Amino acid sequence: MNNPLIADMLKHVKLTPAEIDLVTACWTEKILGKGDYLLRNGDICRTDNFVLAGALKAFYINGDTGKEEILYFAIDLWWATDIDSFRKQQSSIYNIQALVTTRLLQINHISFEEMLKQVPALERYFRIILEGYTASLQRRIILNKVYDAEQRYVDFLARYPQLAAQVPLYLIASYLDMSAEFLSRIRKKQDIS
Amino acid sequence: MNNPLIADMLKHVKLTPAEIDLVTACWTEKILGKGDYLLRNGDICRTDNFVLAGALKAFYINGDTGKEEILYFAIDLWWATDIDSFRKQQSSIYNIQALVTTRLLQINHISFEEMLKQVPALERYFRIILEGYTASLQRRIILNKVYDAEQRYVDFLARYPQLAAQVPLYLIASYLDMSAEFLSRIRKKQDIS
DNA sequence: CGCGACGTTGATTTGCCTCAACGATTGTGG
DNA sequence: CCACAATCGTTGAGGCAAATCAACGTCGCG
Repeated sequence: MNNPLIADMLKHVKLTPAEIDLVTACWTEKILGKGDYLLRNGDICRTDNFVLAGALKAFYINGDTGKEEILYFAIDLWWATDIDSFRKQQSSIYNIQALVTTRLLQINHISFEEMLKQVPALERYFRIILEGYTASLQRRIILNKVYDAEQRYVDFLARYPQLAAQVPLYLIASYLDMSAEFLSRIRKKQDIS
Repeated sequence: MNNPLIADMLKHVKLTPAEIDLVTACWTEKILGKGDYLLRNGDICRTDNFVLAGALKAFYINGDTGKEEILYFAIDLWWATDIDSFRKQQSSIYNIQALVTTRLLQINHISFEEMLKQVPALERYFRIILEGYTASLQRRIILNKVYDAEQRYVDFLARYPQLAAQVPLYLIASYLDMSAEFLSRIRKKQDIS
């Protein structure tokens, strides 16, 4: 077993060898070059995507300023899908783009539904994944209320050191709801102490 | 069939009459008076809660200022549970309190797991519910980046008119990440135009 | 080498907060 | 049934965290 997605599923649900084969066959590998788009706003998110290796950014384009607002990053062993667009097969308001060369596993919407029908245990798997993600989104909303810019940055460094290491600062700033300039000043201040 | 929870489940999954009976039996009704707590921070969220009628607020207490920061509201036919505390049966950082007299359906954690084992279709139901909630949390994060305070309030009024009608303004202000005073000024300004 | 992507720095501005005080309602106990 | 206290919303004055704008280094890469 060298499929990281199956490994992740097995952390949360039991699958028979036959089910593992069936699930494995549903997914296909794809490689994105740096700068390639996985999803553009206005398009339908046609696949559910699991990152094997690399880094992606999901962002919203601010209609007034034209600037990117980072919704999330996705690196190894995490998901990068516009859930709402994928589930309804409606056009998306987000963009997903590769920050570096990135390997993915993909499944299209029809296969996804069929896979869930064949292997109902995966309903449980995705429920559990979503529970964890929901909790992290709620925490992010609260931290944005309670913490100031510096505290958010410190918390980010502690919580996501791998992300901090491979994502440019101006994108981290956007994720953390502050300007790149202000993040720079925070970092300068911390140098001294 | 006069159980709103079962009705909601049937919108998303099929259940046999036997399953409906089984599920129905798992939940018990509870009534909270105005001001009663469903959950206090530090306690474990022992039940999953579905609101039949009434209104609740979920909030975080800011350690520095001592003020409540609204995480969400829950009114008729919506959920009010600290997902993270419930799933791990660990202590919660949030509080949930009744704004008015509120009727709930509740299920404890052991029964919840047992119910899912007996009726696997509910794994799908909760997955679908969480997908929708995840999408709304992501949208909330993006709107907080892109919209200014007035735009957030206008959007809130359009999106949740029922909430706007029954929740005091100072709590709406907290939910929308602005001070009660500033929301008051926004409303005054809108009177004129 | 030259260009684009990224980070930094300074000067200035601003959206929103904080604090404090004051109506307007509501409900509640004497 | 009224007095009085909460609770909620509003208003004014002053202040600050962070944004914006502009300019300038610096590094990696075609």
